[in-house]
Amino acid sequence: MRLKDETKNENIFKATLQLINEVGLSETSMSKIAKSANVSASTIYVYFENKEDLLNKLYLEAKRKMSEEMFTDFDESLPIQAAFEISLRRFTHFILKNKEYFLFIEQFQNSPLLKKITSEESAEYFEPLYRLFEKGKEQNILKQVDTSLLNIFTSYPAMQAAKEHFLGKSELNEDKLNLIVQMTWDSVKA
Amino acid sequence: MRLKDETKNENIFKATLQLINEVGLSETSMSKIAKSANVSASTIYVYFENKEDLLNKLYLEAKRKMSEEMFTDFDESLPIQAAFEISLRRFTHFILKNKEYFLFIEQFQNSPLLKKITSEESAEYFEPLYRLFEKGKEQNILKQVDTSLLNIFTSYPAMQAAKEHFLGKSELNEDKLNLIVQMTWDSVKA
Amino acid sequence: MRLKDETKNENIFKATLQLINEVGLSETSMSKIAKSANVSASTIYVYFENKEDLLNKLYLEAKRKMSEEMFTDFDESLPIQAAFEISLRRFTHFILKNKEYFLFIEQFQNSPLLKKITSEESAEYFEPLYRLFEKGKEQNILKQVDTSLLNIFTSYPAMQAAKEHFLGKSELNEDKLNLIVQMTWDSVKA
Amino acid sequence: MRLKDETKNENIFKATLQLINEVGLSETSMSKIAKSANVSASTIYVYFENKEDLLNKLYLEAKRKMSEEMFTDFDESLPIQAAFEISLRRFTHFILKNKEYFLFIEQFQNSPLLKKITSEESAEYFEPLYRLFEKGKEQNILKQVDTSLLNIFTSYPAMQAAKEHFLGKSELNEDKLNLIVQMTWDSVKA
DNA sequence: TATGAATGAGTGTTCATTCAT
DNA sequence: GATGAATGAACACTCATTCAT
Repeated sequence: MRLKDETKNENIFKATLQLINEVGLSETSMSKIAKSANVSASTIYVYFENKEDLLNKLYLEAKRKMSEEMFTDFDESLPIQAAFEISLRRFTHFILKNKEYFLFIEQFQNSPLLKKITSEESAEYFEPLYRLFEKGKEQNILKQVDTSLLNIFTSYPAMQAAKEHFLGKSELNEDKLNLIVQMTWDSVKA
Repeated sequence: MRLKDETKNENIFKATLQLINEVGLSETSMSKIAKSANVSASTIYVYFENKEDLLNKLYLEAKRKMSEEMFTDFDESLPIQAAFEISLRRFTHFILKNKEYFLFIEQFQNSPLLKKITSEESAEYFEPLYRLFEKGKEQNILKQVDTSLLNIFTSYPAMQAAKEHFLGKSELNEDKLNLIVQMTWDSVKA
Repeated sequence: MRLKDETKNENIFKATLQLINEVGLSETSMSKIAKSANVSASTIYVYFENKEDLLNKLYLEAKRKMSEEMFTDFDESLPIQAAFEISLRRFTHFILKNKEYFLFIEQFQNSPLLKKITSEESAEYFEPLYRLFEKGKEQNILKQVDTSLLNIFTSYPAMQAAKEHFLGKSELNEDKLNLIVQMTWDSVKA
Repeated sequence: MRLKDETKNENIFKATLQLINEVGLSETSMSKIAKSANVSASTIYVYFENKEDLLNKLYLEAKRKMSEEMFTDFDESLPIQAAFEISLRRFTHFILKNKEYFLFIEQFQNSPLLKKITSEESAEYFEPLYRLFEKGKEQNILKQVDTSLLNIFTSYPAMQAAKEHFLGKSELNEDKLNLIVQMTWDSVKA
């Protein structure tokens, strides 16, 4: 038998990411992916069950990568505010350095393609952040509100700022990131 | 020649909104819109140049409606914080009462269909809010940061909370809205 | 609007019949039908919901045509044997004169495409024959067996002889038809 | 070289039969057969030239099996009517006990896949029956008609009754078989 | 104005088969 | 002998849009 080309899987992922960034998720067809990855369309079906499977696996890979970047060597014993700031900065840096992954995650999460199984599987990647929120509330350092609300205020403004950065509307440099970190902290601190 | 039928235009809009909410933007085809609006597909082309034109016009209409709801009888002479709170509450209430408009706007903004021309045209609808931000900064009541940043912190957490509300994840009731208003204010106030 | 081309529907039917006879039902694709009917494949979907709908309608049309040929001016007051013979002769003549319809019906009935709704709808076309069987049993002229069994012995030998005729194995001329009528009558008569 | 694995060949046959019965001939693909037989799709090509070859060989095997069941210990010296009845009963019992073989033969014979070479090769399996017909005509016990006609009236009604039995339309029990034997005999006897 | 008819280009997916090991 | 990898061709069907009336 022929040896499995380990890079082919990766090439398909890369082609998919690139296309989704260029033309959008809904315009990204299997045949376009195939052409861009220099394989036959039917070859994709050797590596993935179908389009949904391909996107789900790419989504989990993106989430895994992001979580890895955010929480590798993450010191959970740090004071709440310091840990919070580090997380938010790492999160934002990941987005800025991984535009393609981020914009894919964004589009995929906002599409009806996201099935619940996937969303539950991917949630666990961010456990450290949720634990941080809980600890912060226990110590009365964070506001006594739903963790989901803390998460919203922590993640979405930075994400939106990054999106506007990518669209060329308004640069997200380190100065601006400092402001975002400050404003975010103000919103969640007790 | 006969006058264009104003109600037909409206029916097409309504059908489009409904479909986008039910099956998603990318699954909303001209023929589905036509069937749902009880007109022939070709009739849509009497009222709109093409699909893009239809969606753009619907987007502007949605933005106009939202701005109208937010700023009708809006007293610009109120103190900054009061004006800010009123705006944010009205904004959130609009979203909650106009699920279809909101989810359409969301999907459309996240799609590559949104052309820049449209996005500039639609910005002016929110002039009163931008003026409020400027005034707040002048009076040193709001943080000295980009207006776009103030806008991000003001709009996106509430929008995200509404989305999770619509998805059934976490109810957005008046108590929660109070928390959001508080957290948002904390993030933007000087 | 453009006028509906009444012949187009008929052309699609004809192309379908021809293809099914030439290459078989399972090899008859929508694109082959389209090419053979000199229309675009998508045009077929203007006239029929989908492939199943096209085949079902063609099947009903074939059944209707056969029933028309068999029972037009059919004198139900004739003696059983005479009526029986006329029916069987007409049935066989229909098959011989309508090879394409017959071979399509055969293939369709033996395929999993035949849905029950269709089969019930089409059964009523042969009511006169079933009534004849019932009357024959009442008068003790036919054997006291299930009507379905009478139908099997009446229809299938003639059908099989026609199939072998079409395959060039053994000609079905009037002499042979006389023999078939005799043998069939012997099998069902009391 | 290694010997071809006889059980693998058999497994492929079994899987093919099963699939054809479950999903139909036209839905039975090489990859489905492979999966069902627990071999790789390419392994099938070690044992058979291509799909057509596989089906042809399975067809001959089915015919051989049927003939074996019908004519083993068949006493050609019996009186015509007794021999005829025994043959017909064995034939019907074979069908009822070998649903999978029978339905495969049926589907294959009605498909354009059946090539003439195959059909001639398979005819010889039924020589004993043809000899019986010839003898019956010589003794003026059977009608003086084509042997092919005698064969049609002998085989097809029973086959059709079995098909309706398998479809759940009308049970083929011993009582019914007795009726079929009687009716068939009436049709062929002089 | 309104619309049914028509279509080329595209969709995701499966197919039988061959290749390289 | 056995098989995973690979593929061009085909499948049924939908799309946005134009045409003729």
